[in-house]
Amino acid sequence: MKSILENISKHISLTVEEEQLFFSKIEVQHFKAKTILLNAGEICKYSYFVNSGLLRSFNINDNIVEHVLHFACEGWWIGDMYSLLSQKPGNLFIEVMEDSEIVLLSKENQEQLYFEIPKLERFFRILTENSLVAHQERLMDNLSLSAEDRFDKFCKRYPTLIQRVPQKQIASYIGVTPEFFSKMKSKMLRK
Amino acid sequence: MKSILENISKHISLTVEEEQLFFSKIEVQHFKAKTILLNAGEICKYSYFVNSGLLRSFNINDNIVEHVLHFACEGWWIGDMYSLLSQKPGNLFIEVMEDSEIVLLSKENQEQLYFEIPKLERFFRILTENSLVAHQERLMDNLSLSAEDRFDKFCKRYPTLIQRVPQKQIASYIGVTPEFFSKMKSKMLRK
DNA sequence: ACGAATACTTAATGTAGGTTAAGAAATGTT
DNA sequence: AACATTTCTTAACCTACATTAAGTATTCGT
Repeated sequence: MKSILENISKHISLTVEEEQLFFSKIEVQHFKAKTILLNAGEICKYSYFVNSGLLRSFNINDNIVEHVLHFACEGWWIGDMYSLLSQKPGNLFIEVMEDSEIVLLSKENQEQLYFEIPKLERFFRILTENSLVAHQERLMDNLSLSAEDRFDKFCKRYPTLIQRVPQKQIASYIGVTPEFFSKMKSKMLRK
Repeated sequence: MKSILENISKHISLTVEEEQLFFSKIEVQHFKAKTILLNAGEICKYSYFVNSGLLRSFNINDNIVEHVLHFACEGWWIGDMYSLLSQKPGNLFIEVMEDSEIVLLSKENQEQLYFEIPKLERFFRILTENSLVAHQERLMDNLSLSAEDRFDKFCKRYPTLIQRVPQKQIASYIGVTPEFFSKMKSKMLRK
C-alpha cells in the first residue's frame, strides 16, 4: 500500500491528513489472471493503479483482431480515458494478465479529491502530460519506423515486460501480426 | 483577443481580475506563412494558441521525410509537449502555414499562473486529457484501420482543414506517401 | 501426470502501400 | 505576364507486412 503514495510523492507532497483523506477514497482489490475489469461497450467507472501484477487495455477490431493499447505493471495507472472522461461506452477492454493487487479510484471520488486536495489536480495533470508525450512519440514511431525499429524501442523502454507478456501481444502492441513478429524475431536473432 | 478567453471559459470560469492577470502573462504576435516557430533540436519555450491562421507540428525522418503530428487552426493549442515539459531539445518543427495571429504563453508564465490561479491547473489538465484521448484514438486507428478509413475519419473530424491544407500534408498526417494518397483519392472518387 | 488449450514457428502466397520517375497543374513572386 | 516553385497525378515496378494453413512447443487446469 506504500506504492501509490510513492507514486504521488514523485510529483506533489501530501500532509498526513491529506494522505488519510486520499486513502478513504480508494479501495484495494485482488484479481486473478484473466479477469476482465472492463468490457468494450461499458462505461469505465474507475482509474486503476497497479500495486502488483500486470494489466492490459486493448480493443477488438471487426470482432476478431485484438490491438493492445497499453500494458500496466507495478506503479502504473490504467483505464479507458475516453470512457472515463465522457462517461460514455468505450471501445476498450481491460484485462488482468497476472494475479494482481489493484487500487481502484472511482471517477466520482477522483473529482471529489480534486476539490478537497487541489494539489491532486496538479498530480493528475502531470501524469496525463507524461502519458500524452509517450503517446505522441509512439504515434510518430508508428508513422516513421519499421516494425523492427519499433520492437527495438519497445525492448529498451519496457525490458521487464518482454519476459512477462506473451509474444503475440507484444506483436499487437507494436502493430504486426504474430506470424510476422515470429519471423522478424528469428531474423533479428540470426544477426 | 476574445477567442482565448472563450476557450478557457468552456472549462473553468475566471473573475475579471484573474482575466487581467492571465492577459499580463501572455503576448500576441503576428506571423507570416512559412515562418518556423520552433526547429527540431531547439528547446520549446512556449505554448502557442491560434487566434487566427493555421500551424502544424511535424518531425523529419532521416533528414528527408516529414511526418505531421498536428494541425492547429483557430481555437487550438500547439507546442512540442515533450520539449516543453522536459526543457530538453525536441524533435518537432512548428511551422506557420497561413498568416496567423498567435498567443504565446511561456513555460515560466504558465507555471506562475498555476500558482496564482490554481483553477488554470484544472483547465490545462482537461485540455491535456482531451488531447490524450484524441491521440489514443489516432494510435488505435493507425494500428487497425486502412489508409482509406483513416482518411474518411480525418474528413469527418476536420472537414475545414481539407480545403486549407496541401494534400501531401494530409497524406503525411494519416501516414501514407503523397503518391499513394493521390492514387487512393482518385480510386475513392470513382466509387 | 494428462489432455486441452494456448502460444509459437515455418512456409507459400497475396496485397496495401512504397519508390522512382516524369509530366501536368496550380500557386507564388517579380 | 512570365518565370520559378510547389503541388498533384499517373504508371511501372518493388517490398514490408498480411493471410492462410499446418505443424510443434508450451502452459494450464484438473
